[in-house]
Amino acid sequence: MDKLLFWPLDITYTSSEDCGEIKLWGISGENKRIVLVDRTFKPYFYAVPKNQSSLEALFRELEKLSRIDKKVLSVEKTEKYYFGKPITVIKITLISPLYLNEWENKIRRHPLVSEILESDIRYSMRYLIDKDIYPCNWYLANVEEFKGSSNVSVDQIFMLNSMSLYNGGGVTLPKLKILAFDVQWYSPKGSPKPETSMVALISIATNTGIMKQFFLEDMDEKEILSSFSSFILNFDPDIIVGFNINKFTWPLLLSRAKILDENLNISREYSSPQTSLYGHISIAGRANIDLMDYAESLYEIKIKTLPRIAEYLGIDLPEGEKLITSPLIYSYWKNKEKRVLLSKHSALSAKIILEIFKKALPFITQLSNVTGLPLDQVLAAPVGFRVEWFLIRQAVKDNELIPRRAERPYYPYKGAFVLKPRSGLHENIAVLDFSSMYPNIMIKYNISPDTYLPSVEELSPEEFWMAPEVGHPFRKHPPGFYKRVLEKLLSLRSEIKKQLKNLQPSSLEYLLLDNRQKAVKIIANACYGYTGWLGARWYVKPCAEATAAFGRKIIKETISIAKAYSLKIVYGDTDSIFVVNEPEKISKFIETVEKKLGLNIKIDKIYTVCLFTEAAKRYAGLLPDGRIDVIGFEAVRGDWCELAQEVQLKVIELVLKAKSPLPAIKYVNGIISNLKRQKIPFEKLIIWKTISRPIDKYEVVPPHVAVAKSLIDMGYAINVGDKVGYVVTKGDSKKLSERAKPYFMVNYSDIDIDYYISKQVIPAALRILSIFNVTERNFLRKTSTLDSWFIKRSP
DNA sequence: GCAATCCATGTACCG
DNA sequence: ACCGGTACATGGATTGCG
Repeated sequence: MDKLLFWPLDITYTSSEDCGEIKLWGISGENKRIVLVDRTFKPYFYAVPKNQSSLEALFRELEKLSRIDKKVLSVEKTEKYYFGKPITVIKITLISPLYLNEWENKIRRHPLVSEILESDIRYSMRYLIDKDIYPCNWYLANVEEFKGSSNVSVDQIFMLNSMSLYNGGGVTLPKLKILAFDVQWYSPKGSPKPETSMVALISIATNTGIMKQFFLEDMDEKEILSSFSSFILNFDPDIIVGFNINKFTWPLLLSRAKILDENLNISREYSSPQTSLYGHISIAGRANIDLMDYAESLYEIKIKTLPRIAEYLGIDLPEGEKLITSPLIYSYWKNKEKRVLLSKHSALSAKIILEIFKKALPFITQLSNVTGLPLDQVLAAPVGFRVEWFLIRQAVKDNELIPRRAERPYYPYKGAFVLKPRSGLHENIAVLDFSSMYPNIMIKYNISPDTYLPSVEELSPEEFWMAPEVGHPFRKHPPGFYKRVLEKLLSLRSEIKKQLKNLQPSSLEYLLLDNRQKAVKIIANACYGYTGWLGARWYVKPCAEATAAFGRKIIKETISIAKAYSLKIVYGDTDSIFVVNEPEKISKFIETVEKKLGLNIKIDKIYTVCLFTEAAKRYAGLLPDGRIDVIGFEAVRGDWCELAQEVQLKVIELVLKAKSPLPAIKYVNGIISNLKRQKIPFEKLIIWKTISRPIDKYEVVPPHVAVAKSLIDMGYAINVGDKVGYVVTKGDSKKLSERAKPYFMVNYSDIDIDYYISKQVIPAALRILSIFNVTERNFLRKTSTLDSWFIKRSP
């Protein structure tokens, strides 16, 4: 038997009649690509008896039933907890995953069975969980060399006996082989479609410095695909990364390959990419990662394009090189000159994808490791599922049964408390907030599905906490499931933060741990939302309702305490309070709050100047270091044109610094005059809005939907979640919807400048300046006939 | 009869 | 496919005035 270091990258399984076969794909301590095979793991599920008195009868029946069926390995009684209550259930273990469905169906409707549990945990995840294996960690594996042949593309195959966490190397990553790729299509009309479009070009960039292009000019389409496949098999990447590949490139490429009778057998088992969980595409033995899923987490980037993401992450494009963002790119192949642009664009895209991925890798590996979700799934999985997999791991460690997902009706409940702001300019404002308010409320009041008491008749008031307003009681002892999970998450985070203090900020270990800390924070902060999510396995509405109710009580009491110290309160939202900065009062206030409420509150930041309008959730502030925070206003909303955002940002800056509206008014008038003279770049006039549902599900036709419809008519695919960019043109119609046009089909001369003056620039500026009683009359009026006469004659 | 106001719809933000 | 609270644009329906 050998021992070796192993870093799990991917897990797959196959089933045969007598066993399931797990393949753990990964990298060895000697940087070899290896696969560890385990055929000894048996799938199982639990049958919950209707009541504990029917347990024996059910057990005998199932045992009898199983004795005549070789597919069942064992039927046994086992002690578990279900929502915190001890329960004896029957564990049915099968010899292969092939028979799970059959056996579940066989006994699901048995009169003595109340429900079947954990048959909905996939065999591969079951394996990782039961063996306590987390992806992206080093393990010490006890293995035996596999003797025999197997059609897999790895350096070595082993049979796995056991493995345990290896703590010797600190937090490190293996040397991964990464392949970034970009595909360009030729589509004469609209978006590419598998039947009528062609693969014009595939570009590849690897982290070993290889650049490669397969171009329709040099070979036919079939050859492009086969060259691409061969390249992948030869280079043998651990990670394949692209941009928008899960929903676009891979499905299109696979359909096109089928039409051309070509295969894309690029996995480490020589199989084709497969649609898998959470809409991601899986490639056996490798991690296929879509940077679009990563970009979802970068909420500051409103329009998720490669150049914007690159810019945000501080990745410089080579001098003079640019990425094309126009949808007309699909027709470029037809034009000889544009072909050159297309080729350059594609090569650059592949390089940029690789660079973005290198920056994202520490976070992705840590999120994968913290949640336990495989590297290729973790970004594709919605936040609720990431939280849930963390919970599932904890449940299994605690011997808790995993509930099933259920269909439930939606009833809203009351959420957080928001204080009306004092409008106007304020100087020297301290922003105080509770650290991790909701997680700490859940910990303090032991709010959890298993501590919730539907009835408290037999208990004395000392034995439970009672949520205010909503009246939901929760047992004080023992610690509930959420409390255990959240304490673990919070202590994990503070431990990591402690470690970070002793590390060089420039070191790789610091980078990894810092990203680990961020991953833990994301999970902890999503736990409250998870409790109120209808899709949650551990959904118990009173938990969410009670947590929000405690939150309201706490922030209201905090406001009272602030008043008692005669602090001037400017604003507050959920877990924060904005007060005039009087340090002595504030330190006493903090002391009292922490003593009375038992939660930590701290000064988060100081604004030397800040401004509020009448509206909640919108403010701007100047920080001592000169940076400016803008919260909620149009300037940070992706559905206003860039010009309006830019104007508002500048207005905010001028107002905060001059504490007067005058320079801002002058500035805005300058912009309006530039706009009239057509001096504003066209791109700054595009308005982007998201298509949030299938087009035929809209009850009215807002501008962006009208534009989406016309794009669809032109052959463009518009999917839910896509952003549509339009500009407003002059026209006879009063309706905006009829004057909004796809941005790439409009000439500057057709732009309705008045719309941009009166519906974009002026409202964005006035939102801020109205606190000084500035009105529309303080700005230049709209264009007159004279203006347009002038424009026609100016060069 | 017409302007002012109300209201439903839709999007994107805050914490 | 984490929650509720909130602001605001748009455009058609309703109201209020006389």
